[in-house]
Amino acid sequence: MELILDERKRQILQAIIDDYISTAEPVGSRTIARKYDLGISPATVRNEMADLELLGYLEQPHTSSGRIPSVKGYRFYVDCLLAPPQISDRDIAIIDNWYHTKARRIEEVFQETVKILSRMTRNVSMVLAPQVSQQCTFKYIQFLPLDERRSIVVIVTDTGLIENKIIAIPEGLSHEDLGRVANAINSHLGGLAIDRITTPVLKDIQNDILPDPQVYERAITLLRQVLTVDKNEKVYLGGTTQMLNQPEFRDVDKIKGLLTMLEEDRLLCDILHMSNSDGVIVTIGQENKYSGIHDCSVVQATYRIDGQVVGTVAVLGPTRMEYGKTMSVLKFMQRHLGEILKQYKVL
Amino acid sequence: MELILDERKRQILQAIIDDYISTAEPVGSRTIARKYDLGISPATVRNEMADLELLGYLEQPHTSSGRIPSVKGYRFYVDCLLAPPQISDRDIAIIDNWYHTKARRIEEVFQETVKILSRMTRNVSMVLAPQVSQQCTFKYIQFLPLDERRSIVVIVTDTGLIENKIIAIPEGLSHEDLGRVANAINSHLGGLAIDRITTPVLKDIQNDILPDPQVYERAITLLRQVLTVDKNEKVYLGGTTQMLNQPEFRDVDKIKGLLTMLEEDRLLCDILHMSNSDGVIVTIGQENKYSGIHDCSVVQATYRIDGQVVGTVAVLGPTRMEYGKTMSVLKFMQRHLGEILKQYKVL
DNA sequence: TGTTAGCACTCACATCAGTCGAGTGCTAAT
DNA sequence: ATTAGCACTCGACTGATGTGAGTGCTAACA
Repeated sequence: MELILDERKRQILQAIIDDYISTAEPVGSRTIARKYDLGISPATVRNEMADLELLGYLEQPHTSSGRIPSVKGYRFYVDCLLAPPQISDRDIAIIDNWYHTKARRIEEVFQETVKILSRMTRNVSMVLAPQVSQQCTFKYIQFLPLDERRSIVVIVTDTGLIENKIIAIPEGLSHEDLGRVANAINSHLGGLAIDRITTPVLKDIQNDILPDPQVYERAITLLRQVLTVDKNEKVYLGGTTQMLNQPEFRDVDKIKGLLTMLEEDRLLCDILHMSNSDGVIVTIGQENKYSGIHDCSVVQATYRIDGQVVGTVAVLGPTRMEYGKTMSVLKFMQRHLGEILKQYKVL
Repeated sequence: MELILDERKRQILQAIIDDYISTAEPVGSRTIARKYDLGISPATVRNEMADLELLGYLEQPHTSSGRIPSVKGYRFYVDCLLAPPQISDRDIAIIDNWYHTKARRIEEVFQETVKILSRMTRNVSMVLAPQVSQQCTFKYIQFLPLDERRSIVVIVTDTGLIENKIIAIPEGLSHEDLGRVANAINSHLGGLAIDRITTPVLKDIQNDILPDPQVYERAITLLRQVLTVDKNEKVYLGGTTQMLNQPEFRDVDKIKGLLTMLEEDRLLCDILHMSNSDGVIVTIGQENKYSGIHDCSVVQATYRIDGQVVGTVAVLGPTRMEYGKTMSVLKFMQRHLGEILKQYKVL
């Protein structure tokens, strides 16, 4: 890769991409020479453009049309031309202001976050929420009586993320039995990281505490059921209507394809793979794994609670997106969300 | 209103609407005479059509184009021409099959329901879930300790619908204090219908049980906060992508308008007003309160738990929708959902 | 008197040629 | 090395034309 484009080529490339991002129209040499005063004539720009196209940074939709950036062009733009993402104080103020709607429940925080992200970036946004099975620790399990035959299992972790589920009480167990089971489990598992609760550990409890195998067996099945059910990742999605404003989605079939895709949580989770890096990751156009978003880019960043990566915030938009703005917002959000969530964790 | 259309006019009107519903194209006299063998010639049909248009049942997009039903036409179709909605055994089997994914948690039931509704009707569907404040009765409140400064309030009702919320423990209250508050509240409110928990009742507790006004004041604030916060109705929405398949939504701006509207929960709640009737209510085109859905129809039915209306199931689609099918599915669902939810209520 | 065949008429829609203009590549002059 | 000039390309727009589905009306018919 000849990343050593001379200064003028860089300037022209940047100007072209900037212009294309804001207008969504192929950019001509005249526009560049006029709008961005680089002190050169359209003809010169044309020559440079021809070079840039030859090098693969630009494309021409049809002969005698302006140029648009190629994936390689965007890549170079994002990696080399863009100033390091820096969010403005004004944006921070806006975000803070939006967050000020009361968000006591943890899901509300995520819901609010996707809303803010899409409003700021005018694109679709996603947040992968921390899974229970992540780093948080088990605090206790409790059975709340509901009636003779049913009970509510509540699992409380140190992040305050509680999971509850109505269960039918197995034949032959009383509420008191459940209480004893809970005690046994709690004394053994209290303070343990959720993902350490494995079959051998559970076996331990069986041997130690509860001699009655029948009661135990059933209780553990319940616990496991609750834990495994809650393992599926939760993705929050927002701002899908934003995308209808983008000229690249004037086509109903395109919209349909994308919306249908976004309905599949499994796919979204897969897109939002958590890297361990702290940076903002940009995946442009065909770099994406799924062909459904080959004309989209994904900008994502992981966020941490107490140094541990627990989830991802991301924005999805057309390849022609405001990378600078998006990256800066996400960079801010990764820190901000982590801080907010920390309040939900034990201090 | 001259509802006394003669038999042939009825047949023709029905044929036209049926045809328009399935093709989305203005219907011509030739089509009617050919496809639906009423034993009359196109010319006769034309005469009848002219009459029907004069009476307001049909419209003509432009001279020399086929006819399309007017709102009045649809109204007559729904009220007088349609056979009473009857779901087929095959559809019941399909629905049953779809429901068989495990749905232990109550929200999953609703989520599943909107999915099924939109798949069956190929339209957007909505379910207004029972509010806590509906007819169900308060069972108990409980404070689960989270850490020194925070606690989880859990409110359990007889429908098993529990609400939980993390709260900061007010300065000066211990977990034991909270426990006592809970006991006091429970002994007073246990078994009471949620909507009977009013300010005077809460005052009662204050006077009777808790002489310490400071502790009480704070605790009640919490309770009220939880109760009022949970008062906002919960609407489940599904199948928005379905609408992209409808030819009337080939236009991106229309889609945008509708999708934006559907994002507003408040509006949806308002659309799904709960009548007390047991029937299926159809609101056609401009009969709708909101101009955003003036070219849509809403078909809705309330569902009951133990005889009490608790929520609404609804389908939203273009005025040109399969009313018969939609109504039959909803009619089935109103009963079915009630039954499913009954399992979540005390027996 | 109700029904129907025939016919002129309407109008959306598709097609096609012509024009326009933004933009290019190339060449020659600076 | 840069730029002015020029011929060329090609998408987008415009207006004319043809087509066909459909109508309304009138006159003939059972």
